[in-house]
Amino acid sequence: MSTIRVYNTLSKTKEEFQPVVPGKVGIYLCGPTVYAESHMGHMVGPVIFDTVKRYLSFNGYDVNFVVNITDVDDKLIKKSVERGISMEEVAKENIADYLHNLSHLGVDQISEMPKATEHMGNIIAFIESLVEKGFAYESEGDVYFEVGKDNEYGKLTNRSVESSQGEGGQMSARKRATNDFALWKIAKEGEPSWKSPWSEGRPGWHIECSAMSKAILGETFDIHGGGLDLTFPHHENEIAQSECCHGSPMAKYWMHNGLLRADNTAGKLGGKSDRENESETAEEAASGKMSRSKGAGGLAELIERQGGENIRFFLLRTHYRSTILFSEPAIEEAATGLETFHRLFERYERITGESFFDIVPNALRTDGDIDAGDDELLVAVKKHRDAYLEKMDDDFNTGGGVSELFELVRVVNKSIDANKLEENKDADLTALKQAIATIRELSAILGIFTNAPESAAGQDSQLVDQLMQLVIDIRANARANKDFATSDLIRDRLGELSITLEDRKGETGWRIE
RNA sequence: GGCGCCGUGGCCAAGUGGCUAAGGCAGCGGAUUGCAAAUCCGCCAUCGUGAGUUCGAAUCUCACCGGCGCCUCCA
Repeated sequence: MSTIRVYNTLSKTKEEFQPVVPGKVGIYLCGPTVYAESHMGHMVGPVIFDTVKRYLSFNGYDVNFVVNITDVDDKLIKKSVERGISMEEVAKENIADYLHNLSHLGVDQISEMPKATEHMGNIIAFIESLVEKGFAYESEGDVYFEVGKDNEYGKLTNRSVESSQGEGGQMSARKRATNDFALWKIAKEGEPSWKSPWSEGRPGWHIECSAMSKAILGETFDIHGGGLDLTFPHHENEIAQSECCHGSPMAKYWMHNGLLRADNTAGKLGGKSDRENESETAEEAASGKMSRSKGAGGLAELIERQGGENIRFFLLRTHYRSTILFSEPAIEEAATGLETFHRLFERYERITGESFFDIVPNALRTDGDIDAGDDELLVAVKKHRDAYLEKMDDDFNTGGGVSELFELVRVVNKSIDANKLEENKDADLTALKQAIATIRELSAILGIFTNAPESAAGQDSQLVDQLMQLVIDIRANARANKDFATSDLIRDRLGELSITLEDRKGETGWRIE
């Protein structure tokens, strides 16, 4: 098994990946608080860790990938009051939206999505244990974690107990110190609540992750992920709760993805800076409606417009720890590059009669080893496959991997040209097939090209096919008669309809841009 | 104020001590084509600035300039 290296926020270095239990990996990713529609920023973590899981699975690990849903929280309550519907209704709607968006971005590796409201027993038991051990105290129905009792507090984000201010100086009289944080909050009149030893109330924000990760992945699991903005206070507090409770590390590796920034605007998507814009309400800013007011539309519409695969590729083109400047022109640019792949896949199908999308990707790294011999194409394919894997081994460098994928396309096209595979019907296609299978294998790790694209002609595709054949036949006739004025007119007019013709040996192909 | 990140060709973006600084988009030249499209070949950067460490730095150190994040809910 090759060595995978992971950047650990805890140590601020890349470390060799060694799971707690050999062969098995537990990943916990902080998911959304579902008080509003998801925005682009909510998709980054899932896409990245979905890819991480794919790669670890490819390397032979059995991966359990958990993404939690926070479905009880102040903002959900506020929203339910505003809309006059229950908190569950609010959550249900936004979970549906979230799942819809994830599936369109090809995120299908999540093993389990626990909800806070479904783990109330575990949450309460966790808090009880912290109170018993003296790390938490009850105060007028609330329960707080006492930060001063944890002498390791601050180790993730490198800050001292003194410097962690807590709730912006607005210290509740119920707390002993400003940086103590709530594990349990007593309910006000009419708020949703659960019975507990302290009060009818609800959990604080951080505790659900400690309780649920323990319940599903155990006291110490392998990878804890989330956006960079969650390091403090959320992850710092999770560590405090879990490690004080268990006396052992919560997670071996803490991985944080970089944040998205909306292009030409201050601040990140849905973030503080946007909310400071007075032309938008706070809820709009936080929900992704923010971007709608800037003319970009909601996330579901954005995905519809740009294509989930294009967006996924756009995100994976850059290293996961980098900040990404997000804009539609940038996605479109990435999508242009992706077309090169689709053209090769079509070319492959014309030559072999087989669809790229019917190839079953290798499940394991060892399955795809190439015995290149002295085959020029396979030697090149092997070289770029090795380079791809080497880059992915190094902290999941998907951007570097993408470049090798482009190289593979180049060497395959070159080989097809050189060996005239499109003209020569008796050519040996063994190497070509293996090369394409390698592209299938490596792109599947990134979760792209998983399904054949829908026909650009949509539902009328059969009729369009027939009409196009008609036009192409007429044009072929004109060309045969050297009537290039007519043939060029046809091509130009089709061009105006965004249809491009490609004259190949003996036939003419077309596609809709 | 505290903690931290970033600055690579026109744009996006890998690389973080040593072969000719990946790849994509755009552009230019060539092969191919009736002309195109597609494909292939070639061209296009010395790595924010300055100093230092080193046989050797885009990669390490320091200073400066510029951009950004967290410290309050946030993927």
